[in-house]
Amino acid sequence: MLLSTKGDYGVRAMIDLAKHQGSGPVQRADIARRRQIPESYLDHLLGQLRRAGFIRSVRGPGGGHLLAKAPEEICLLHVLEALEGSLAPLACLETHEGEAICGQDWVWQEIYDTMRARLAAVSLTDLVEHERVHERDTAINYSI
Amino acid sequence: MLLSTKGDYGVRAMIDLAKHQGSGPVQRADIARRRQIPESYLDHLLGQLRRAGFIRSVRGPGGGHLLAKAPEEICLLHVLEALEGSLAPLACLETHEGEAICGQDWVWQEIYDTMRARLAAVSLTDLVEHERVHERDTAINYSI
DNA sequence: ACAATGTCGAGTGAATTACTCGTGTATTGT
DNA sequence: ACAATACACGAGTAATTCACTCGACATTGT
Repeated sequence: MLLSTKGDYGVRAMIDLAKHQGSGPVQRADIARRRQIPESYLDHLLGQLRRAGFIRSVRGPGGGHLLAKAPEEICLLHVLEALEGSLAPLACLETHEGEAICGQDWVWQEIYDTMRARLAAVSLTDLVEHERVHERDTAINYSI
Repeated sequence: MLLSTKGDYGVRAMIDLAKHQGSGPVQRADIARRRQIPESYLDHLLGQLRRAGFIRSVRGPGGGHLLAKAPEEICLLHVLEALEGSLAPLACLETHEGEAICGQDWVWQEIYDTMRARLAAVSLTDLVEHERVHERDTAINYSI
């Protein structure tokens, strides 16, 4: 598995923040409940996201977390790399050790480049919009 | 990391077998030495590859391992999936659990499809040919 | 003051990874 | 028959990573 729960949960949290943008700080407990993330684990992920500059946090009553930039300026690639470290599918693409003997590195380098380009082209806005469409579709299906 | 050493070593071994095709069985110790794989570990990988139908093995003196099919009929996708199990980059693409709440599954499904198509288009013949070209280039550089 | 909230680091149980080792089995040459 | 050569297979294991939990502390609104 390329992505661990960090990348999954972290992006869920970012989508939640993007969706509630403009309504003041969003609390950790609310994100955790809505997105089904263990709250004490989410704590760490929010820390990583803040240190990476994607969110800012407000302490005290009425505090919570906010996007630090516009959602259309935050792409999936950067969020995932902040959470997961490198997304390289094969060790020798990162370390450049054993490249000479690997034999399949050139294929994976190509796939890796394509993947990163695609992830860079998806913004938080796209993710929120996609979720909205999906919710609408599901609602229609239930109402038949 | 999407690929573990299993996928790396296993493909190295398959390339070695493809390169020595037609010269009789290739021994485990020779593959291990040439491709820098711990021999006792390679043992397990050859077992997996044989049970998956990619190679056949001959016991006794002069024994070893052989490709069970023509190298152009063996693609990287099938070899890797035999060694690694699923190559799904995200858990919910495999289990279809938590898909509704994941939010980024659609992007990864697209990337996954693209990736599998590319891996399916690369045969052992391609890998061997690529290695031959790389060796030639390196040799030229050294001879300057 | 005090309650609500975020911040941070230590710790932990379970799973996975990347192996090794020992024993067993098949085949060949003599 | 027998010794040598190879593959076959399962048990075991040390190290690492994963997915968290917990407790102590900092900050802020009322």
